[in-house]
Amino acid sequence: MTTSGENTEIQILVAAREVFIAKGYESARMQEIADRAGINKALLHYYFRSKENLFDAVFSEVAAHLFPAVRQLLESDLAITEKISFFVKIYLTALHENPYIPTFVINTLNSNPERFLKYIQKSGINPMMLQKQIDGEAARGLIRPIKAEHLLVNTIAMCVFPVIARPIIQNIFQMSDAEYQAYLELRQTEVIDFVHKSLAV
Amino acid sequence: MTTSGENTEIQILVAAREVFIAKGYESARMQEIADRAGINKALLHYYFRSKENLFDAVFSEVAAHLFPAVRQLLESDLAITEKISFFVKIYLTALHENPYIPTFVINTLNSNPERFLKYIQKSGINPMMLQKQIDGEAARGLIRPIKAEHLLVNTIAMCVFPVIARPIIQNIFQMSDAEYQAYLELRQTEVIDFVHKSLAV
DNA sequence: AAATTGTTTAACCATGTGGTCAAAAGTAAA
DNA sequence: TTTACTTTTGACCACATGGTTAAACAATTT
Repeated sequence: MTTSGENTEIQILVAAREVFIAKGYESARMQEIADRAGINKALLHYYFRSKENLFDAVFSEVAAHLFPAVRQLLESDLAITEKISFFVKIYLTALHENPYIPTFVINTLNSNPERFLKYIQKSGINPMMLQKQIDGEAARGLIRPIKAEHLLVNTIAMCVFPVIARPIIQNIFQMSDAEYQAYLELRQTEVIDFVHKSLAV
Repeated sequence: MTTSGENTEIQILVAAREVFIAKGYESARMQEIADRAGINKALLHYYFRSKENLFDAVFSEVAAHLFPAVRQLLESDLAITEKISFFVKIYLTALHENPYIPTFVINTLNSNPERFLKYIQKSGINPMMLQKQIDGEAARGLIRPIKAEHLLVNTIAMCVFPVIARPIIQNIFQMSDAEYQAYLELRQTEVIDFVHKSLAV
């Protein structure tokens, strides 16, 4: 077995991830992926039989990096407020490094929900424990009572939205690129603050 | 001048809006739009010279309905907390009736930012006044100090995100369609509460 | 009624796309 | 070297798509 095989397969996956994330499934072109991988288009079909297949391979990789952090955090034994802090920091940092993923996910989610949901299933994320913890801390008067499905959604929303709506925000608030970067970094403490204050009894 | 002309033009716009919003620009097919409008495909090009043109026409309509509410609200003389309440109610109701618009906007935003931004420019939304009001109320001890670009983004994020991430949320929290509808309605008071609590001094 | 103008259609075209195939090039074992 | 196998390529195909065109149809004007 030659090593060149594994090599080109990786090259293809890297190129495919770039193109799929930047353009979405429909607008991504097999030719462009081949070009970027420095190979012939037919070779794409040799390694991954179809565009659909190639996309799935790419998506698996992305999904594999997406959920573990969330799950690990939810299962840790930190206090709710601390979980929020950690979560926001981890999430915003990850988004800062991969700003195209949310749009990519949303697109996939719309054009083919099953494709995404099967990875959620596999991730084993389960909010029951979180709700229990919230109820416990609320009973002890540490935070106000709240449903997990609101707290979690609110927190993730505030992290993700600025990334997907970047052009709008930059435009309305007249931010330069540098200012927008600063804004994103400020949001870390800002979001944490916002949630903590909202949870106070 | 016959009335049939205006009629078909409207029929085309209606059909085009449905298809574009449901599928996005790339995946939308001129043939499908023609079919849904009950006309020949060539007629699309007779009224709107190209797909690009047709899309712009559709987008103008959507954008025209999107911003006035926001602007009107920001310019009203309600207290911040009341603006928030109104805004969330208006926004969530609008989203409930047009759940496909956010994804549509995000897609457009990604593939062709200028197309969207020019409508924002025209809308004349200006957050300066909002910031002034916030500063004023904060100085009087009515709310805590906060930057408008965080308060506004946070609020919109919490409204929009549940709509675009619906499949994920429904899946993780194991909600039926009916339960999800109930969840969305609950969010109205929930989001308002969340923001108000976070703004308390 | 004839002519003019606006509306609608069926058939067609050019192009780009995902995908295929047979043959070449490279590699390892006999 | 020969053989068998894998990897890579260029040329090609079928098909869908946005767009065009010439002709038919409808309505309005003269």
